[in-house]
Amino acid sequence: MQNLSKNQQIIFDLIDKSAEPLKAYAILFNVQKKGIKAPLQVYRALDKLVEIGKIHKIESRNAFIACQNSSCQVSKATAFSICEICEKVTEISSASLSKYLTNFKDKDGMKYSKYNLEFFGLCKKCR
Amino acid sequence: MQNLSKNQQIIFDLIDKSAEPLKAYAILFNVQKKGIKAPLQVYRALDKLVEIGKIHKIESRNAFIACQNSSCQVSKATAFSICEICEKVTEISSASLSKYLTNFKDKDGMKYSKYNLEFFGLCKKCR
DNA sequence: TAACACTATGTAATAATATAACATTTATAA
DNA sequence: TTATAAATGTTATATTATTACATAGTGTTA
Ligand SMILES: [Zn+2]
Ligand SMILES: [Zn+2]
Ligand SMILES: [Zn+2]
Ligand SMILES: [Zn+2]
Repeated sequence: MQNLSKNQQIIFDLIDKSAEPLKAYAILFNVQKKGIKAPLQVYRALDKLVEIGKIHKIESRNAFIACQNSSCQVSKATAFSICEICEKVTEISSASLSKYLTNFKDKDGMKYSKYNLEFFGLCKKCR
Repeated sequence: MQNLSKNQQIIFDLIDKSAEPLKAYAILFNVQKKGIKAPLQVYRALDKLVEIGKIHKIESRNAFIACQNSSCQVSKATAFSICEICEKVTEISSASLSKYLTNFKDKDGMKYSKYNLEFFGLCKKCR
């Protein structure tokens, strides 16, 4: 497990300590005081962090969240629950779910190398 | 099952006859000859078509595809396979998969009202 | 019919998200 | 050292999506 570069570390730290998923331009705004001035610097760090599984992208929200599993070396099998009211996002770590999806074969018998699953509903607090 | 409005029908027809998912501005370009001139007209029709399950949004691609199930009255339980080379997208209709996911409960016993699953890999042709 | 609610449309402006292109620097390793 | 890959800096631009406001159609019912 390689070390993060300067920009990667700054951006990871911000996402990691955030209670909710962060959007790229919210990140940019927050790290400008640390010398990261342009969108591309943010997107490059995000790309790398996603690639190595330290963060995941919530596709339906265009937002990024730190991995809550400490086991995602790569972002290749991800599942989240998303509250449609408060937008709280939780990474689901269910062995049976990941087993089911990793082994899933379509009707042609094809298996996939990667998946992303997003569940939507109301969180405990919002029901 | 209500009829589609004029703009909705134009845009649905285009997506439905397309071999691949279409992006909003590609749709806009294609329907300008039919009098739909502004992004908002496209997005409004897309929103409605998604709502009634005639099309689905492929979140990881920001693109729209016609429902291939003829059974999705609403876009609330969707699964797709996406080829990472040719970008071919297929809607998966597996009874066991949808049963598994619809009934999935997280560790708090919570069930969700909606999900979207995207599998990634290589299609037959690209392997 | 008239009044109402609801859905859809038209248009302009702008916001939000993401990438291209190019130059330079830093880290890693043969 | 020399080469290679990874990361950075900067400007400009492309792509995706929404706000705001005005207007028109559709169906219901008083
Ligand atoms: Zn994770
Ligand atoms: Zn909530
Ligand atoms: Zn469908
Ligand atoms: Zn393919």
